[in-house]
Parts: sequence; C-alpha cells; structure tokens
Amino acid sequence: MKTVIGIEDYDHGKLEDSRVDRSSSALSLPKQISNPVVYKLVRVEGDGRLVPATDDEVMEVEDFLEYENSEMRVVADTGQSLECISIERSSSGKLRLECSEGTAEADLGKLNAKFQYIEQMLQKVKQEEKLRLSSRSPIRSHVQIDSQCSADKFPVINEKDQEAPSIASSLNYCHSNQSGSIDQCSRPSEGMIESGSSASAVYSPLKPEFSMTDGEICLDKLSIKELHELFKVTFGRETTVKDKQWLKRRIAMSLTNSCDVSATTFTIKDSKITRKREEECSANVNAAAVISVENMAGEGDVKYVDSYAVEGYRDDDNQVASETRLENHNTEHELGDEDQRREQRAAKRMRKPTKRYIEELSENESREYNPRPSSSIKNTGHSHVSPTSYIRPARNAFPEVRTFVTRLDSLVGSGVQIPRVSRVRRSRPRKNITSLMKFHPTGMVEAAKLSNNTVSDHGSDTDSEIQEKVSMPSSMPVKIHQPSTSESGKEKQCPVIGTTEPRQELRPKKIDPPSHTAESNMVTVPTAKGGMRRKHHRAWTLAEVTKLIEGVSRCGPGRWSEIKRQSFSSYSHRTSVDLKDKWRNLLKASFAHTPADEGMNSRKHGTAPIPEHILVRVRDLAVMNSQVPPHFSSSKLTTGAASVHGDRLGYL
DNA sequence: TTTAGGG
DNA sequence: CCCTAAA
Repeated sequence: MKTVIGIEDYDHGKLEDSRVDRSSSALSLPKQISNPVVYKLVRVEGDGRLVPATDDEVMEVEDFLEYENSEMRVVADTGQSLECISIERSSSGKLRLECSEGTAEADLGKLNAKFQYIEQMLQKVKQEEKLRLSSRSPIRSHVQIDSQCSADKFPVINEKDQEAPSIASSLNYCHSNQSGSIDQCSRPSEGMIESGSSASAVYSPLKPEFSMTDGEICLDKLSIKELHELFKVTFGRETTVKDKQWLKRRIAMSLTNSCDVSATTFTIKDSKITRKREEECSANVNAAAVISVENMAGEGDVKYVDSYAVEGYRDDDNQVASETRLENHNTEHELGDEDQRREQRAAKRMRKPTKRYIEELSENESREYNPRPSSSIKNTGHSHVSPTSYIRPARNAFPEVRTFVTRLDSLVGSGVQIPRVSRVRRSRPRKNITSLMKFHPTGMVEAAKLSNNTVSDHGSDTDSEIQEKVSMPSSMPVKIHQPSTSESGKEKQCPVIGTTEPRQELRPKKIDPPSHTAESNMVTVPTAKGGMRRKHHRAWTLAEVTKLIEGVSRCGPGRWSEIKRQSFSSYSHRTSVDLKDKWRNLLKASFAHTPADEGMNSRKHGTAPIPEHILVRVRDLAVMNSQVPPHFSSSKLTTGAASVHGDRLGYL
C-alpha cells in the first residue's frame, strides 16, 4: 500500500509560489491511496526478515488486539492522502498503537514491518498489561499526534470507520498534506476541509474509545537487545548505541513521527506533552501539526514521545514555546508524583542528542536510498520509514527568511514521503539566484528573468537538492514505478519541505542612515559559476569616511574589526572588511590624487570629490604607518582606472 | 573570526 | 563590493 507521510512544514504561508509548487505535487498522491490497508501479521526474525505469522500467533495477537479494542479506520478516498497513526498513551503510561490509513493495498514497506514488530511487542507485554488493566485507574492521558491539517480529516476517518484487522494501538501518523493557507501540499480544490480545526477537537470523538483501552507498548520493559531489534525494524538498520534511553526515544519518536511533533503547536515539557489550546492551534501559523495530549491523570504520562524535535522546537521558537510552556505548567500541576519527577529528570538528562547520535541520524538518512534487500522481500516497493527526524523548528527574525525545518522526501515508486532530518548546509550558502534573490524584491525581477525555471521551482536550494536526490533513484536496484499523475517531472515529490538555511544576513538589520537608499542600489552581477551575486553599493558618506579616518588614527590601520566596533557599530552594513577596503581606496586616492585634478574628476564622475583635507589626513596616516599604496607613483590617469569596483578613488 | 589582497 | 586564503 502506499503510505503517504506528509510532513508539514510550518508556516510557509507566505511563500505563495512554493505553496503552489507543492500543492501540485501533492495532487499525485490521492489516487494512489484508495484502498484500505490490510495488515498481516508477521514475525520479524532477528535478521529483519518477515515471516508470516502462524495461525497460533495470529490467534494470539488477535486476542490481544481485540482486547485492545482497537480498530482500523479507513479513510475515504477524498482525494486527500491521509494516513493516521495515533499514539495514545493510556493511564498505564504505555503506548498504544493504532494505524488507520486510507491507502491502497500497496506495500507498507518498512512501516509495515514496524507495526508488525510492534504487534509482537504488544504480545510480549500482554500479560503484564492484563495485570495492569485490572488495577488501572480511570484516569488516563491521551496523546495524539497529527498534523495540523490532518485534523480536517479526522471526521472523515470516523465516518468511514470500519472494523478491520487492526493494530491495537493508536499510533497516529497523520500524514496529510497540510491544510489551510499554510498548507503546501493540499489545496482547496481538492475539496478538503481547510478549516484548520484543531486536532483535539476533531479527535475528541475518538477519545472515549481509546481512553478506556489499554495495551500499550512499554519500551521500558524491553531489554537493550529487544530495543535494538525494534530499532532495527524501525529504522532498517542496526544500531550500536547502547543507551537504552536513547533507543527508546528513537523508537518512540519514530512511532510518533517526530517530524510532526516538532512542527506542532504543542510542546513537551519534562517528558510531558501538553496540548496547546485550540485557539492557539488555529492561530498558530507556524505549526503545521498538532499534538494534543490530555494528561488527566498523574499516572499517564508520555515518556518517550519526547524528542529532539521538541527540544529544538523550544530552543528555536521562543514565542510559541513559551506560550505553550505556560500551559504546560498548568497541566503539570495536576501531575505530580515522585515517579514523574524521576522521569523528568531523566528526560532532562537526555535532552540534547550527542553529536554521535546526530550523525547517526544523518547516516541513516543517507542509507535510506539503499534499502536493504531484506526489507523489501514482501513488498513491491519497499519504503523505509524514515528515522525520526531531527527537526529544527523554523524561526526567523525576518518573515521573509524562513527556515524550512522539515523535509519531505519521497521515495520514488513507493510513494512514501518521509520526514527527514533537516540538512543544514554547513558550508557556505549556495549562491544560486533563487536563493539569493528570493527575499529581495529588487533582485527578484532580475532573477526571474534570468531563470524562470529556477524561480518557479522556488524551493530554494533545498528543493533542488531534493530533486537531485529523488531523481537519482534510477540507479536503485529496485524497479521503481513513478506514480505520475497529472504532472510529470517535478511531481515526484512534494517538494514541500526543504531546509533553507537561514541566510546570512541578506537584509540590513536596520534602517540605514538617512542618506542611503541602499536597496535601490542593489545590483546583481553574473558570476563565473553562472550564479549571481548581489552587489550592494552604498556610497560612503563623508561622515563615514571621517569616522573611518578617525578610527584608523585611533586604532591604527589593520584593526578593522576594532574600528568597526568603535566607530561603525551603528552601521549594520560596513563590515570591517568594508572599512578595510575603503581605507585601501582612500589610501590610493590620497596618493594618486592631485589637487590639480579636481575639476576634471568632478565632471567625470559627477560625484563629490573627497575633500582635500580628508585626503591629506589619510596620506598623513598612511605615512605614519608606513603605508604606501601599491602604485602611488603611477600617473594620475591610473586613478580612475585603478579604482576598485564600486568605489572610485577619491570620491565618496 | 579577522586580515590582507586579488579581482 | 565580493571572494578567499591565511592566520
């Protein structure tokens, strides 16, 4: 079956073009998902193979499943790709998994394997669960994870609710395209509800059912070895990590689809997930997903849903996070036994993933394109469930410059879109027009002219990256059928989310001094690499030059950063390098310039010449510091020619 | 990051 | 002004 995991990237609402692109790509999804999912029980061998379950095993599980009172929900084919897996935590503090999908009988690939394994796990803890049931408290917590827009779909799910073999828990991966104006993948025309209603509201109808059910997977109960196995099944690779906590977290995250988590309006505090208020949800444009948790009892807490993602979320998005935190606080009051505190402490300790872990994530990511044969045995198009992604919430000072935290890659053929670790380029930002122009209206036009394609593609660097990645599957061993829909080519994946790294200050942070009309002076010049680079030209004002000279006389030439700090701290532009450059020019000018040239130069350039006294001063300083411009001996004629780019010697 | 230089 | 190599 085709599993579509939609990852929302929050708030790209303003990037209209991108939305368009993405939405179009999203269109291809609906058709693929039209058949109910059928789960088959399998046993997962140690080596990762899937072995059909025996009748006995099935019986056993069925028993369990029934016990769990779980159900399979089938989503009508509304044209919306939707898949929901919700994770619920009952009072006993364990995870229940349930999978409801509205997809065809395609292959679940990894996802399937995961669930299957989960079922096994469920069995393992079955006994224990029963015991727990007898004494469990009526109070329970409820966790739901889904994407913001997915909320829209819940109603549908309910309507179409049917009994089907199901997995006994409610793991809700709500993959859906995003909804609402922010939505990148979906669009109104698809007939989906765009209300952006809060997930909790939608979900509420389901609550009664779930709340009373039990049967969760308790990762705590698993041994390291088991965790490893689970990890393996979940991520399709081995892990050598011995850290049990980490393993559990990874797995839990995977199950809860941390991508969604990070992108949501909820926040997790001390291993508690707190739901954001509905108002907040709908109002929060940045969050594309919502995890709602109703923590009604002290007993039920969500332990492993905690994730880096959340952490990152908090780190990066102060606004939302803080808001939520308050609420958390409230919730927190109701919970409060020793146990929890212990857990909280534990959670705190493992907050920040170590580098090693992060690297592992990346490693895993890269491997996804080389799925292991074993995992594809029973599936036509094996799809790897992405490892939990480490999401970095986007938050930018400037609305125009946003960071796309999530990334949605799809494996061609499998139709599976998976959340990915955001790849933040560590090196210099790419300099393609698109990215550079993107946020600069002035340049935009030019950029558009120069490269229509690129612009329309608009995903920015990352998108292109995705494109590259996705197109390469041609080299993959497995035959891939590209479910092409209306559109070809770019439809491959919902270029939805990309990670655009924060741009290095492409915008002045503050208003320039009155005399500058900076933006209007922006010019783009072609680059050797075919790229474009922006050339800002801000004429130096006499005042600036004076300050510069002062600074040089004070600190001496060469201490540009110091001078910058002292005299140009108020000028956001004018970097120390700029100072250095200017000084260089002043120097040249001061030596090359001859009073006799004044008249000529004025006419020639139409700019005010630098007052002689300034030049004299510069010259003096230069002499003092033994600075002699390279060719001060050259004739006056060289003056103009020698001038460096935007800065004519001797002129402001 | 900051400097120094080339372009 | 941009870009880089060095430090």
